[in-house]
Amino acid sequence: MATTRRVRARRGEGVLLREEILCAAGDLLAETGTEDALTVRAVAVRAGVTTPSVYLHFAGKEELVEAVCLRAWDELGRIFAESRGGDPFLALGRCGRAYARFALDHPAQYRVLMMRPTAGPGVPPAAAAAFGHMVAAVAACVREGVLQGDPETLALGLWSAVHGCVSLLIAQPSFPWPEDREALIAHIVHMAGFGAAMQSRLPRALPPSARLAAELDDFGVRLADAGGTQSCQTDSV
Amino acid sequence: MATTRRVRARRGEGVLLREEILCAAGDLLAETGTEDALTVRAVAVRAGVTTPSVYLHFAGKEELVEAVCLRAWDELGRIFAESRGGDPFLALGRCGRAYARFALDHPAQYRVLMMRPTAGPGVPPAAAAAFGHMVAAVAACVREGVLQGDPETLALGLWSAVHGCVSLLIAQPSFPWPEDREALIAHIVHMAGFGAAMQSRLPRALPPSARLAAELDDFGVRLADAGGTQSCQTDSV
DNA sequence: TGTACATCAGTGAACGCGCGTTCACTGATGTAC
DNA sequence: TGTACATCAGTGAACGCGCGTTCACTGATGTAC
Repeated sequence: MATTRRVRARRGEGVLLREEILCAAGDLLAETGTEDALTVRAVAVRAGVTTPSVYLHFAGKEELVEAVCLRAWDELGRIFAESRGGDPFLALGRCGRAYARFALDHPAQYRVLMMRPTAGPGVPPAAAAAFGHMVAAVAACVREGVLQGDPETLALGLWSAVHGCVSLLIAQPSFPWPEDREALIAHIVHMAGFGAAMQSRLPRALPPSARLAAELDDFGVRLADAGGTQSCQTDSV
Repeated sequence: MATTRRVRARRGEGVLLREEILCAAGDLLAETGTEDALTVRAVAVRAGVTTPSVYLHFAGKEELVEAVCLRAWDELGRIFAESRGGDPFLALGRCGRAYARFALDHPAQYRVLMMRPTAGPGVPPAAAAAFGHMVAAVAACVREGVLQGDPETLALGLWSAVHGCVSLLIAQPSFPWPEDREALIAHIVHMAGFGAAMQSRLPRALPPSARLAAELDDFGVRLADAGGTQSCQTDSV
């Protein structure tokens, strides 16, 4: 609520305001929790500056919003990059959980980023970079053999699952969600990871369900026997 | 674009306009493809009536939007109800695909329904009913043994996966989506269904990935052998 | 059967609001001479 | 060293727009007597 007036930048340092405006926009989103609060006027006030000053650094509101998105994409890209390393399937799981944490920690930013109707036809470079990290993490799993298929399509599927969960949590908080969000996210990531691993290996036709259930149970037991000794840090997929 | 003036309803039949206004709202969403087009004025024009007439049937804009949502929830509930019957795991797959089809056929309605920031704390009854159908379909799978765990949590997971995919398709059309949407949806539904079936059967710790991959391959082969003769209509999960 | 009247289904015009955006201006500050 | 000047970093006031909403009104129509 910094309604205090900003001290004018020194000559030659006018660009500083651009950064401060972007910070103000981020703060506004974080505090109000809604993208409706992101008006040119409100951002200006928040930055301690008058409305026209925003136009010194952004051609219009759309450009401001896109700059806000670009920051969020960069942050996501960084999160993906940091999640890599070690066993690729575990890394994929870390990636998904870190993504979900970002979304739930910054719900309004996430809304602006992912739920706003997109304008142009092209993918912004920062978004493409973030997605690239995701595809790379999937491709590592494909190389290891744990996943099979086109990395891009697989990545989109995994992304969909985690995005679906967090976007529903954000937009429909009144749904009967289980209390432990962390566990729910882990559940979804687990589901998506194993679903992706399984689907290309299964025959097209699968029921009757009772028989399939028996097969799955048998498989679970076998895997538990086989994997009983291979502890792997504290991480699950 | 029915800018033609509506003929006044006969005495005692004023309620008819309510229905026509809701239809007009639906048409507007379908034609413009964006919720921004859903203004009281535009809806009135579309219904062939002046703006204040809307207030004869709705206390305000919010009430109008909620009525629009209620219709969509009813439609979704109907879709879920129609997808049931037969093998429960197959039914679950039909359910997911039908849901996705609805969302992609009515993107703007879907936006309003699922991506709008919700106002009140409670779940609208029509939404609860729709979700109830979903939970029932999952519960049938749990009874059959093919899924394990809490039906509500499982249903939320499956819903998340499909919602994530369609909402990304709607909001981020510029992502590198594969051309065949139908196949993509099938892929996601497949992934979610098998992920849900697997996760409760697997030990917590799973990598190294290469070994897990070998186990999964082996399982796929065994299931293919076992299931080779049990054809099941044209449906996949 | 005729007529006054209450009621119903809407209309026309206007309200205030917040928004994005523009325009002419201001005052500090570095720089050329 | 002093000073005129160009430039930079903003300001103050206003513009037009579309929105949700309100208010007093109108004209058709069923009904009571």
